[in-house]
Amino acid sequence: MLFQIDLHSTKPVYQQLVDQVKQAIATNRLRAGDRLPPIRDLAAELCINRNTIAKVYSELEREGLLYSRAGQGSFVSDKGTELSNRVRREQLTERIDELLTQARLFSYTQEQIEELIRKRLDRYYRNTNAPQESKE
Amino acid sequence: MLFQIDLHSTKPVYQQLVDQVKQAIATNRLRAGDRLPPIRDLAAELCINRNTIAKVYSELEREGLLYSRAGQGSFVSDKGTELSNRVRREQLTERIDELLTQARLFSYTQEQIEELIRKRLDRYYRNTNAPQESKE
DNA sequence: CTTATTGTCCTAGTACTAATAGGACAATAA
DNA sequence: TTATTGTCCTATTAGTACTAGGACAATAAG
Repeated sequence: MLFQIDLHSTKPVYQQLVDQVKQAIATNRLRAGDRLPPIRDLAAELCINRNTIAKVYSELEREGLLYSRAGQGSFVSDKGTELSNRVRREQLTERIDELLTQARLFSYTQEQIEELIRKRLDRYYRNTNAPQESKE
Repeated sequence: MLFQIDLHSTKPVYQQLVDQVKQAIATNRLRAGDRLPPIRDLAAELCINRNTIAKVYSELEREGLLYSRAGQGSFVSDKGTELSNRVRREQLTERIDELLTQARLFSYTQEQIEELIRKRLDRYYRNTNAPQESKE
């Protein structure tokens, strides 16, 4: 299946899985109506407790990305994929503005912050899809 | 004093304070040789346990931003302000990297995130330069 | 209807971290 | 000496992450 966890990470297992499902939806590997693995199956596959998977699905349901039905399973909601473009852009815009605010607080000139951003961009996209495991 | 905490935050109290001291150093509100409040005094002022403050100072000492002497107090190290440029840059770099990670999670291409950043930069600095229509 | 599947709810327990609480101590300053 | 200060120590509380498994209702398949 698509999911894997790192038991040594400081990030909680359920959070790792929530992020992975979100990423799968963001990259269209999971689409509206797609069914996710049954809680017990995925738990067995990842060798973790079924309650941890239940927490993952219920968190995603709380955020509106999934819906779950007893006896049927858990599915990617229409909402999840429809709303995503606008929400994504808003979230990124907010992050950028916070960054620029802090740069100004630090008396960075426009040229300085542009230079730093350019540097990180170059570094980030040097190897296209390599997993950047920077810090933990 | 300069510090305040939010007991309802998910971020631990000691982490909030570590961040605030770093911010104060980065913005030169705290400079080399400046003395920080005694552990017991600051704890009383913030109504938290003195061990929590001790943890804050020892963490900052571990990072080289402070030095502590029994009977004297805790002080911003020379290194601390020498490093302030570096600290600022590190904080900005961290923000940029988080931004790029999220953009990638959202399946933004390098060109898309560059475009969004450029837009916010122009808006933020009311750019009077003639924008190069390189890749839009 | 019967049976298996599935998500949900529930209690109980373990492990870890954040934080509290306060005693004891050594270095320092007055 | 006496008070201040950071440090070290143990004990305790509270919350979160996770495990473990029982019980249940909705659903689907026979």
